[in-house]
Amino acid sequence: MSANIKDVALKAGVSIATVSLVLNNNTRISSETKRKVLKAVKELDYHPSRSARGLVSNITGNIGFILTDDHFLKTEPFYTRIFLGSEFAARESEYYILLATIDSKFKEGDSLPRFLKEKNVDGIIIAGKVPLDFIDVVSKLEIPFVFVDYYPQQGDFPVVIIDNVKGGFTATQHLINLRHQKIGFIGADIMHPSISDRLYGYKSALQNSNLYFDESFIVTEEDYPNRACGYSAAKKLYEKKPDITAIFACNDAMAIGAMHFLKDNGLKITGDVSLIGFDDVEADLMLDPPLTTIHVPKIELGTEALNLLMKVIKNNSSPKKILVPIELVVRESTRKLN
Amino acid sequence: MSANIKDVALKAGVSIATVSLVLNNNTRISSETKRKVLKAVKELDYHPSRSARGLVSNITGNIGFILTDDHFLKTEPFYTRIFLGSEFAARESEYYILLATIDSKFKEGDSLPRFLKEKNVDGIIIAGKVPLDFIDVVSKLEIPFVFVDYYPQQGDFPVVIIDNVKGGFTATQHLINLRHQKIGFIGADIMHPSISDRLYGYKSALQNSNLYFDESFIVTEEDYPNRACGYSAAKKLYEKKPDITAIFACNDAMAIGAMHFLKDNGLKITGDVSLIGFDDVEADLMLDPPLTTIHVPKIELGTEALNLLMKVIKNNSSPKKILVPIELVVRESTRKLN
DNA sequence: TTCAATCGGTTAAACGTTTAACTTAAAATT
DNA sequence: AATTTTAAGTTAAACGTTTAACCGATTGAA
Repeated sequence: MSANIKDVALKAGVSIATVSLVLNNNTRISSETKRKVLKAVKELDYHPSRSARGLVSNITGNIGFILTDDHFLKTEPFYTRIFLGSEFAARESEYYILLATIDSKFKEGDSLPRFLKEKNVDGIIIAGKVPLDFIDVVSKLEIPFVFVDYYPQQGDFPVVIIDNVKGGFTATQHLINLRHQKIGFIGADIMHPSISDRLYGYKSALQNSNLYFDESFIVTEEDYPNRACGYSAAKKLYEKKPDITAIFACNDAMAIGAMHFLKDNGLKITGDVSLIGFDDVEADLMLDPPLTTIHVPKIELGTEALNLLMKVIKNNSSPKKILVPIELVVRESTRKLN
Repeated sequence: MSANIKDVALKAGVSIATVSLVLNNNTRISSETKRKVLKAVKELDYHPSRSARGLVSNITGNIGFILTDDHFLKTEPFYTRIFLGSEFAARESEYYILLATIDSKFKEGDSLPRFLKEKNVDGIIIAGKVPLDFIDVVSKLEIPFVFVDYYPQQGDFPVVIIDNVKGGFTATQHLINLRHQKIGFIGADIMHPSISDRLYGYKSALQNSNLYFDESFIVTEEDYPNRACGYSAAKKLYEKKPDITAIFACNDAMAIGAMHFLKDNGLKITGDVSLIGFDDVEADLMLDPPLTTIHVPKIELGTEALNLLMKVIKNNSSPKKILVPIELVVRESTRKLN
């Protein structure tokens, strides 16, 4: 068996209480004893037993990371990257991360991940849009939670998110700066706050530059904003507005779909049309031409979410909104209109 | 606070030992008492404390699920599905799953996931190819582990895998059945056992049908078998063998890349060439035409891996190889040669 | 009829921590 | 010099289980 607190105490010549206090950064201990204890800890490669610690302190040391299965299975690894950010941050912290998915059509009464049933997490990260029913269930659990990359309209929760309005504005402004005037927007699942915010940013930018605009510049599909959706939306957009010179897709997946449509129909990027996406997924670089987009720092969203959750757990901090900055990434799919 | 074993014992009118024995399916208990206890458990929504249980029994109740970061971030959700299978199976079991990634260039001495450093898992699932250095490190930990969708050549380990040779054979045989004779193979990372097995199956099928064949029908790229790789491999293949009538891609990602190459060069599927992939990823259905492929039951791989691991943990079972059956899925990218 | 075996359960120790309450010595205050 | 305060550490109880050892009652064998 591996060393326990007794072994450390013996080796350092102190009581087990002292070892515990040192490890919990109690100020009552002199720096000399601290040094001795830490030395013994290192030499014995001692790690406190989570079970013992949890038993007495009622801390599980676990963090739940929850998202819907279809978000998890998305083709463009977006939420997986956010998870990675959290997981990486957790390596530095006291916590383990338990990843679980829920049904994207979760209803009250549906089976929950085990660690929720048993209340075996100290906090929860909810990534991406989840059914309101699920939020209701989680709220009743009395376990602290934070949202990342999504939060529900009603209610006031701690959340880590990007400024989607600003992103939409920036993307559109980029096209305007390139002298484009007829700029189409393709989106989907318009009830999703991120997407409606991006659309709002798009409209604001146009308005801000006094550009003519009407609803026929906008195509929004019903379902999930994926490649297939981008293809069909681009198609519809061209049927309505064949004279557009630029397209802003609400995310890169749709932009990729749109790109396929354009290729299939002999439309050249950037000869005939400029295209900008949103997210900055890996695939963008492989495209021909590489996609101009708004960079979303996914890893950072994950680490920030974990850090915020830690604060919520520790200080019982009040609802707080953390905005992670985004950035325009100019590649080759947008060009100045001549 | 939630109920503990004392509350249950009180309610059922027995000792806490009895409650514990019932919950651990000890045979010493009469069915009548068992019933009483179970009733009390249900009424109080009692869940044993993992900490307390772990403290006395030295069982953590955690399973580690480990894969390289680039496998986790793959565009086609393959390993995420395997994870999902394991996660779902774990809901029925006693265990929590801790997902962690390691660097795809992991070297001895690199930072390990926390739960490994602290030996806080009862078993490990290793998904996909991982560096040998990592396997060495894990072996020294004396924690049971199983491989899924990969295992190293040397050594004898418990593993859940598909029959890649058979898959390669089946795919090729399908093309042969459609009267194709000049069948190209595109692959990558040929050191990967799955891929070399598929190639072996391809060769066997050709040989089995006495078809003429030489190495120039085969193109293998150095790096990871992704879309970009499929594009370039298809290109090279056509430069060497412009008269092929069918292509077997070692996985769907490469098949998709190849499809793009074919489209870009005015080659029609299935008019000019038939194409078959391997894996059966979601994207296949969106393609034009939908891709014929070998279906790999990813969820099942995950559940089987978890189940096997449980057996290894419990019975200390000997190394065992579980073969999960694959299946040919005929869609529209392959057609009889006329 | 007596003794051993079996059945169905209980008692109590142990697991490895945390932390409130306590102790002792030294320093500061009166 | 006597008293109080502070600093630095120790003692011991508590957390909620599991499980070996134990116990009494019933059954079976001799």
